[in-house]
Amino acid sequence: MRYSHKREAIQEIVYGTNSHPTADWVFQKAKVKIPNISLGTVYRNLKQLDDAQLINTIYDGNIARYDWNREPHDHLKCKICGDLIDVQLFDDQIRKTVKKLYKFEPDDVVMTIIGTCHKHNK
Amino acid sequence: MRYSHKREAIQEIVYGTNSHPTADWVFQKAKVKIPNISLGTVYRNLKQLDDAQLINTIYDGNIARYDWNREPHDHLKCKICGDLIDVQLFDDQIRKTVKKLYKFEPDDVVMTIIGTCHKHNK
DNA sequence: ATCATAAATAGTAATAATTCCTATTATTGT
DNA sequence: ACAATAATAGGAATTATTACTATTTATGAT
Repeated sequence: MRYSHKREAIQEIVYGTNSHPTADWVFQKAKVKIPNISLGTVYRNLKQLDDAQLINTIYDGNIARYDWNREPHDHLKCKICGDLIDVQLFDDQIRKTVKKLYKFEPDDVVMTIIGTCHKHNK
Repeated sequence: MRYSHKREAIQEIVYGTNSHPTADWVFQKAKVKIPNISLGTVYRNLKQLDDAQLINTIYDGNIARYDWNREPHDHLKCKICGDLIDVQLFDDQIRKTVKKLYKFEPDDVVMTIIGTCHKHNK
């Protein structure tokens, strides 16, 4: 993967937020620094960064979001404010269970817990 | 929700498979029985059935699939054959953990384990 | 430093999944 | 049977994403 100024900028944008941004959000941010950048470039580079394991792609419903956090982790999705919160749960037991019970070789556990986050406590 | 012949057919199709079909798959099946049914009708009815808790919508990557199984359950997604397999894991501990640790009120745990299913054992 | 090669890009067209719109049709309570 | 209105077909519109192509740019070799 050859160096590119734009890919670097895109990576910096993803690394600079905890908001699990969409491609379009990244595109809007990138345009501020590089006015003539195109959305296709953003998509292509996000894919390349994902392929290179520099970022992660997560699916929130039917829309892709990007995450700099490559440690295995899960997400809490608040149904009120839409926030996606990183959490570290214990997937190890789950991996063992599916391996034993279903003869399934797990690579990756993708877990999202939908509910109400602490901001909306009555 | 008023009775409709087409909604009934759509529900029967979803209830008649374990393949977690897409809207288009349901549409193709429905056309056999009801040649003049339209894709919009399929989408509208799948949404209504979901709203009425008669089916569940699950997201496989960025595509919606529909599931008659409304018991809380998880999915194993085989990266080789693409199969989505229903499994019953133990979400209770997870629910307790996020409640206590993150003050998050969980409604629903959506978990997909990506890996290799038993069909591809060497 | 120049140059050649191929990767990266802009801009736009194309695609895929899904939703929206409107005139017509069908269900249902009276 | 009829009126009210939900459901529908068919197609247009929208949204997210990918593909295409001529041009630009990074980079390794001269």
